[in-house]
Amino acid sequence: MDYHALAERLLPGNYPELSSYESLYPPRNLPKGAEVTRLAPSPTGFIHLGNLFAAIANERIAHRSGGILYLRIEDTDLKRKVDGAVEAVIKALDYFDIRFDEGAEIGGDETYAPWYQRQRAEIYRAFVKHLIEEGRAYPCFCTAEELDALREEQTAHKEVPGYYGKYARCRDLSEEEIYRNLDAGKPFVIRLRSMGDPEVKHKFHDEIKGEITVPENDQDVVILKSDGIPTYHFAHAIDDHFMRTTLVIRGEEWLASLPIHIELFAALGFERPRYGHNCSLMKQDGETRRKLSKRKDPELSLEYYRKEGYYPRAVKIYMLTLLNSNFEEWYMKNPDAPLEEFKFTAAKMSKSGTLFDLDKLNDISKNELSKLSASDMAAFLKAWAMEFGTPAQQKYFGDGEKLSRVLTLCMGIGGKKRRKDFTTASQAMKFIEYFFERPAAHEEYRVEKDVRNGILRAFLQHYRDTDDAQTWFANVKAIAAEFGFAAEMKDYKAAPEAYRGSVADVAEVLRIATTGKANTPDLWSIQQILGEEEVRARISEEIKP
RNA sequence: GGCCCGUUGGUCAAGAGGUUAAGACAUCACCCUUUCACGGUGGUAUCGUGGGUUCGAUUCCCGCACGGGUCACCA
Repeated sequence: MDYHALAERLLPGNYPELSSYESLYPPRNLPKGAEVTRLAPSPTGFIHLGNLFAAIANERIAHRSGGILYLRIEDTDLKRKVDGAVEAVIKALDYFDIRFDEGAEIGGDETYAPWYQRQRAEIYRAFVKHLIEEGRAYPCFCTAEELDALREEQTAHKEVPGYYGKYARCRDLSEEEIYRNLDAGKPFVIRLRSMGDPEVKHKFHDEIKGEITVPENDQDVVILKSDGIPTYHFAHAIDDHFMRTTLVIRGEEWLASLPIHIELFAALGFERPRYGHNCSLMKQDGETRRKLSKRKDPELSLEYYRKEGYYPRAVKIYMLTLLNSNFEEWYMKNPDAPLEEFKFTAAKMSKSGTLFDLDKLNDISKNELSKLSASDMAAFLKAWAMEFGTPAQQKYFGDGEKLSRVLTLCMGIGGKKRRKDFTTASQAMKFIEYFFERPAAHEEYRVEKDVRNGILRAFLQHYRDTDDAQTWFANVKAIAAEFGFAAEMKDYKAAPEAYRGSVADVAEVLRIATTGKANTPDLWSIQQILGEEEVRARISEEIKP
C-alpha cells in the first residue's frame, strides 16, 4: 500500500519538516538537575483538593530544583470547556501560593507556546501524518454503535474489551476499501497500529512507586479524533516532548494508560519524561473509601475552603504533611522557616491512598491562625468578610482600634499562652460577634431566674468600669457568697452539698448576660472593651420579671 | 472479568531481619482553671492472612484475602 498517498489523502497539505519542530522548541537551557513539571487541567473550571495536592507536588519539585512549572490547558474535548475556567484555576492556585513560570494566560517565555492544545493542531497533525506514512497509524471507519457492539460482545465472551488484534477491523482494510470509504465521505479517526503484546511485561521505574511492572500495549488507540483533534494520549506525547517536560507527576489513575504512552513515545522516536504516579486523596464513604469525586464531594472543592475561611497556609501545610511523610517532623523542628526550605522529594510521596482528615486540617488551621499577629489576623478576616461575610460582619472592620483590642484579647496576645479558639474566618466572626452587636440569643442559664436576677442586680450595684481585674473578681466572689454560692472553688469541691453552687455558676450568669455565650475569654477584659454603658445595658436587659 | 497499584493503631504515618514498633491528629482520664480556649501528665489502640527463607520475621520471597484504579473519538 502506498502510505504516502494515503497520508496525503487523509491529511492533505504541506506540513513542516518534523525536524524543524525540534529546533522550534529546543531543549531548555536550565541548570543540571532542574525539573520541568506542569499542570495540565482540562478547562472545566472545577478545581478540588486533589488538584491542589498534585499542584503542590509539581510546584515544589520544579522550584526546588531551579526548574520550571508551566500551565497547559487540555482543551481537546470541547464538551468540557467552561468560560473563565483558566482564570479560575490560576486564581484558585494563587491563593495557595502556586505560581506558574509560564503557560496559558500567564505568558512568560513564549518559546514553548501556545499552551492551549486546540492551538497546536498543526503539530499534532504533522506527526500523525508521519505515522501514517510509516504505516504506524491507520484510518478507522467504525461507528460508535459498532464499537459499542464490539465491546458488548467482548464482555459477554469474557474477552478483554477494546480495539486490538483480531478485533481491530479497520487495521487491515485493503487500499481499495479505505478509498471506497473515503470516497463515500465516511468520517474516520486515526488509530495507532500497535505492535505490543500485553503478555510481555517490562520493569519500569516510577519516581513515586519505585519499580513497577508494565505490560506492553496492544490497543490500537485513537490518536486523532474525527474532528481532527488529537486524544489526550497523543497530545501528551507531543506536548510533553516539545515543552521539554522532564518529570510528569500525575494521578494514579493514569497508571493504566502508561503502556499506551510508552508505545507512543517510542513510535514517535521521543525520549520519555520520567513519571511519578501519586496516590489519590480518598474519602470515607460509609464502609469503604473511594477517590474524591467532583460530582459527589462538592465540599472538597477549593472554593469550599475559601468560603469557610480556611487559612490558605494551613491547607497548604496539611497537603504537605500528606504529600511528604517527613514534612511534619521538619515543620515541628523549623516552625519559623519558610516552607520553601523543606526538601520536597517525589520519592517521599506516599504510595497508598490517603484519607482526607478534616480533624487534622482543623488542628493545623487552629495552630496557624494562633501564630498570626493581630494586624495579620485582622487583614485575613477582613479580606474574608468583604467577600463572604454579612454586612454586620463587614462593619466590625470599621472600628480598627476596637477590632485590634478584640483580636488581641481573643488571641491571647501579650499573655503567656496564645488562645486557639477558631479554625476558620467564619468561626472567628461568630466568636467575636458579641463585641459588635447585642447577643441575638442567650444560651440557657443553669441558675434559676430569681437567683439570677438577684445576681445581676447585685452586680450592677457594685460594678465600676475602673475596677481592675482583681477587684472585679473579688466583687463577683462577694456576690457569690451573698447568694449562697461558694466563693472559692476549693471550698465547693470539698463540700458541694453545702452550697447552691460555686463562683463559676455566678460568673456564668454574668457571662451569658454580657455575651450571650457560656464560654468566652476573660469576662473582665470583655467588659473593659465593651465599656460601662454597654455592659450595664446588656445586664439590665437580662433582668427578667 | 483482565491488567496494574496498594495493605503498620480510628486517621496520617516513621521504622529496621533481633526495637519497650517513633511522632502527629482524634479519643479517654487526670492536673491547671470563674467558663471556654490553651498548656501539662498519663492511658487505650497498629504490623491483613497462609506458607516458605532464617537461629529469628512486621521487615525478604510466593500464594490468598481485602481495598483502590483502569479498561471512550473524557482527560
